[in-house]
Amino acid sequence: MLLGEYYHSLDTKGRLNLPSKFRGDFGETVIITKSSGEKKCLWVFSLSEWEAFTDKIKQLKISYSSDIVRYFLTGANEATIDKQGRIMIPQNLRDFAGLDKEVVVAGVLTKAEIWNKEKYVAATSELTGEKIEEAMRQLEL
Amino acid sequence: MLLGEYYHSLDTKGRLNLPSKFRGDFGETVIITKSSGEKKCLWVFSLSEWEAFTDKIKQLKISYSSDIVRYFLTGANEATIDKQGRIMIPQNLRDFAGLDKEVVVAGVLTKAEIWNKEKYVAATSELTGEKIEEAMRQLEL
DNA sequence: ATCTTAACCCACTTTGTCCCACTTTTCATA
DNA sequence: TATGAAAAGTGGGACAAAGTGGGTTAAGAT
Repeated sequence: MLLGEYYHSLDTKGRLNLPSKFRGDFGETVIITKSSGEKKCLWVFSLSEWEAFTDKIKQLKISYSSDIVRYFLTGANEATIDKQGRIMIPQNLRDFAGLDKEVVVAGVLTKAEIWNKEKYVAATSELTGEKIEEAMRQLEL
Repeated sequence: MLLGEYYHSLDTKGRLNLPSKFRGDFGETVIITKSSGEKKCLWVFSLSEWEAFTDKIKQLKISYSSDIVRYFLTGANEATIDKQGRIMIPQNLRDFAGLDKEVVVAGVLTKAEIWNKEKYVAATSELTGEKIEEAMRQLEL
């Protein structure tokens, strides 16, 4: 179970240290891919979660499903974790997510997300306390 | 069942002693998360209560529900209780709740709340006797 | 052949974990 | 009610791990 947000830094070689708490969930290899949606970030899957993800995508019953499959597969990249616990993030993916030095690694249960720090802060601050409370009321919590 | 308010202190390493009366309800590990709402504090769940909480969140039927899910998941952090009964509160969560040395740990049935002491005192003193009585009348108690 | 890029290795700083110790409070028993 | 023992709350040192930076070599491209 991937949880929490971690403020890490990309070094000049494009390497990123994954949070130590994620090491158990990821094995030696992970899959990095482009996120869907407006807010562009990177998704990081363990091999088993990646399989579960691609299985789901393949079951899509819409006409442009092959485009969707292509989007995620061509954007995907296998990365091995080095002795320091880091992965290399290819240039094209760094460009996609607009990553520079300061990044946030966020755990979202089955996958991790890698964000440009400014983007992350902006995205999270959009979610006002009011909206959260509205959701909580709906849940009767 | 978590009850009562306890005035404890965060040490220089960011450790907090949980009230001994809560030890039974929490096991060896707890989940700390950001609260919802304007008054920012931290929530502490036992693992079983956390699962019940995430199950409910996933049932949300609002457009920005995935943002809400992400808010609570990325705001969450697993913490193990050390031999002295303390947990480490990560820097980002301490910042969120504005915690410094003096904190209040409050029991709220299924979860505990961790407050900056000044904030806690201010929040509780806002709640006048009149407001409480109005609520009681509504409940027909 | 040369230049760029990725993999590997080593080193440093900061942070977290573990352990022990001290003080205060609580509680049972004399 | 006095008193000793146990538990609760707090502090800090030592060590291990996490996070970061950089140099060197091997592989691939131009």
